[in-house]
Amino acid sequence: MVKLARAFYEQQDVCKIAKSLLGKVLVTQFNSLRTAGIIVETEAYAGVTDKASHASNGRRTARTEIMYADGGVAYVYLCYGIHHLFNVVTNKKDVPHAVLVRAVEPVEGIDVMMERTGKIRFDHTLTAGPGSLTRALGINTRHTGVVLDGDVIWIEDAPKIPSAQIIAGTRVGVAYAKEDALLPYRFSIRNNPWVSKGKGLDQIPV
DNA sequence: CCGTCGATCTCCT
DNA sequence: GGAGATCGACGGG
Repeated sequence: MVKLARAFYEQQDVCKIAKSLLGKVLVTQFNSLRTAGIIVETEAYAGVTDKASHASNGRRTARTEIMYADGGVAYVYLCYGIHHLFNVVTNKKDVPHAVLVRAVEPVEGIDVMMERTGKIRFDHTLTAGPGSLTRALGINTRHTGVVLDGDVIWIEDAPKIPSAQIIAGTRVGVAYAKEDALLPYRFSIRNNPWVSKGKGLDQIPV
């Protein structure tokens, strides 16, 4: 398996990257404990011009500073004080684009994921939803800034998912972003059972 | 099946 | 002080 290289994340079209990431494999390895899942749902956040982005209007805080780094590092932030949400920073330095990974299909280390989450049943709730997949994969805010071409968190290449198998919709939980809440920046693999049930996903062909 | 609510960090008003 | 790129427990229908 080939790790996605820096150049992949430095691409300028964040929606194209969000779609390209579908089908690829997100891997974490901590102290030889390896867990991995196929990315089945993503959302694009288009930087300073996107009212739903943490970097909207050029906003810069200690938390969001990493979004301004060159593409290919992790941005993990705490949501609602509890959930750790994993994003990949994209585009060039000072262009704060990012892709939120919203759901994965478990493929490796499932026993470890069950232990980390305390789940009894093996079903989609293990890794469907941005806060759930980080718990299963062991990702937390300490991983902000981790390089994605390293050996702790990375994404392995896989054949491109055909456009006909991708659906787009509006992003979840961004009503406050007004007109930008209507942008079709959420992408998922059609009919994949591991996609989250979050509201907002219209069945729009890409 | 569905609505409500608590958890409790970061940032803005 | 309040809301948020959320989730799961709980109670009612």
